[in-house]
Amino acid sequence: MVTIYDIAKRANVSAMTVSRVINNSGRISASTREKVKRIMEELHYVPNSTARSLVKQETKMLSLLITDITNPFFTTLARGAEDAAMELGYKLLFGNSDEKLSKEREYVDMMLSTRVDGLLFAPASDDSAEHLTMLNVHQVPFVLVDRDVPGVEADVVLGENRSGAARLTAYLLALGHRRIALINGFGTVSTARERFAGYCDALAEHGIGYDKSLVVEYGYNRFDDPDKLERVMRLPDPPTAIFAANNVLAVSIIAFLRGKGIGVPEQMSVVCFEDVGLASKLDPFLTVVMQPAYDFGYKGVRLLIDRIRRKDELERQTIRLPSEMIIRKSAGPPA
Amino acid sequence: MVTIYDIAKRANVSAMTVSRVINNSGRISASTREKVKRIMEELHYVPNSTARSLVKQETKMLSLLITDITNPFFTTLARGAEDAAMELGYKLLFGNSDEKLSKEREYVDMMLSTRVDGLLFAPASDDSAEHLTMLNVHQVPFVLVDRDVPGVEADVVLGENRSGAARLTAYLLALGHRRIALINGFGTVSTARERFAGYCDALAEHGIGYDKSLVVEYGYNRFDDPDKLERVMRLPDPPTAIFAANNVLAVSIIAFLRGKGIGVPEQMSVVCFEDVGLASKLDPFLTVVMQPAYDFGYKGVRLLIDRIRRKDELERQTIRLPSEMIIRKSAGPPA
DNA sequence: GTGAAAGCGCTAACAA
DNA sequence: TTGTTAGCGCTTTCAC
Repeated sequence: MVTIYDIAKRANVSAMTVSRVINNSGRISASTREKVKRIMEELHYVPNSTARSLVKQETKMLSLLITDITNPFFTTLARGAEDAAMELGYKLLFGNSDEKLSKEREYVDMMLSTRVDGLLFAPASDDSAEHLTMLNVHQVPFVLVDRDVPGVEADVVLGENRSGAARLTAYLLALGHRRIALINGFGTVSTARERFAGYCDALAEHGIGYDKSLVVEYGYNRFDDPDKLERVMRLPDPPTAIFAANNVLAVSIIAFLRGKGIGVPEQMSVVCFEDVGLASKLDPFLTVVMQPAYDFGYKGVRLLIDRIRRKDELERQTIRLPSEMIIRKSAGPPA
Repeated sequence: MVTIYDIAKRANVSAMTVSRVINNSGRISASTREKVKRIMEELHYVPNSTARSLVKQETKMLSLLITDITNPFFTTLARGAEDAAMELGYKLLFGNSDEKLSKEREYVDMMLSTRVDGLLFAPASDDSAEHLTMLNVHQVPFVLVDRDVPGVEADVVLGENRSGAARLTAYLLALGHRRIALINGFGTVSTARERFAGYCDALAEHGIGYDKSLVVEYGYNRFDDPDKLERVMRLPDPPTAIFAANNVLAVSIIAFLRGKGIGVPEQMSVVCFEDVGLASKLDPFLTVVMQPAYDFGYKGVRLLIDRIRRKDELERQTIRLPSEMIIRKSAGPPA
């Protein structure tokens, strides 16, 4: 590997002079600058950021920790994060927790050791608090994205979960549904709680009591036990509509219904929170509340970098990103 | 930040002893090991990989460069790459070139400077050769994935593009189609060339000459000029079927056809190379050739790490991953 | 089983 | 405008 010293020797100057040329800092005579630059090119010199990081105590790396890299929401979020990071001269180290605390923990340790300058963090659940505490102990700035964690003081970028869920539910109610199942994420995830609250809001608005037997919980990334849903469907007074708390669950549920020969929306209406990427372009079928996924990432990283630069002088921020309801064809009047 | 020296001082040992405990190397008495470990925990010590990288001349970081992070194929590939990397103790630095050479170049420079130990690289086009040469100059190992680059000697993990495209085309021919449009990627991308060759193979097999006017090219990630397709549709002897060279194009094409009121498959049959992620689960509609995306990433990273470890002693490898044809509903007999 | 010294490639701080 | 010195946090090498 070519080092600063190789350049320095060839150019007959000190290492500092070369360093100054590389960083455009300090006053350098045009002639030495030219000479050094020429030699740098000749030797294909590439600065060693490892060494620079060590002395500058910053890596210009950020970490993006998401819970499901195959979910189009997070993928688009990542795209936004990438753009913001690149614009501001940062690299992005990815991590994908699969909604698992243990994998999340591994990633946090990794990032700590890598000395990333900050993290954009979509926590797996409230129990992520433990990992976030670790970050605080080490004074590594982070911004929570998509999900909040009670008891953790931090900048957050969130969606309008409660009102969005209420709109979706109200829409089903307006169509005439009275028995609406909620297939939710786990109650230990803030978005699931908020979506549940919105669901209840809308029901209450219509004077309908909340029926516990209509609500079941799954991991956001896998519909692993169809029996839970099956039991809801076999209730004496079964649902005529399903509100899926996220896109992955919605898709699995529809596949499941299809497998049982249940037509959507003819025999069962389905709506969901978050759009489904390519699928909605291929076939605009699912009625959804769509979130500005790109902005989650873009604004999250901007906020993170702001935090890194201004440390404590910056007041704690909460950004709420608006969502949009898109009415398509997966919900109709009750059968 | 807590350093090895802080631990050493508190434990009344040398920095080397601490280092040895951390790395489980050398002989250490049980008692010192215990003492050092205890203090490490107390102080929440986390090794500084930046410093370690500097001396060891390795970062335990790999880079994954893909061309479209919102494409489910690459997303699933990334998932595989992540698993393989994590299993073998490496971190993954992501880059997304958007099929753009300039962005790719920026990433290559970044990765060079970051001193990643190797790259899994999905090149934007044949012109990526220039960037790959850069990697060779700096002796950074890389593995090409999904796409080959002529003139570049490297390990590669590729799909069965030619035979897969031939199968898809043969399927349309068997349905009775004789005028089949190919909406391809740019000819500067190896997969586009191979898929084109497969398309021609199948036509030739049926004694049908290749008609240049039925073939148009787009970037794999965007259907940016519908007029090009429109012109094909308005041919005196128009196509009755469309073969889309990738998933993103297929989805856009179908949306476009729908916009024109053209029913698929009633008025126009459509097939495509690569599956469409969630979309195919939501609605098993598109007839496709599906590639084992996860394996592309998983095997690519394994191969890369093999290459890193064994450098020149390892012979150059080419892995061809099988694809599978999935017949669904988007293609039928000619209208 | 443990330690001292040197150095990885770079830059901050101070000199000249 | 340029150079010298020291040190970032760790591991390699050699010594005991």
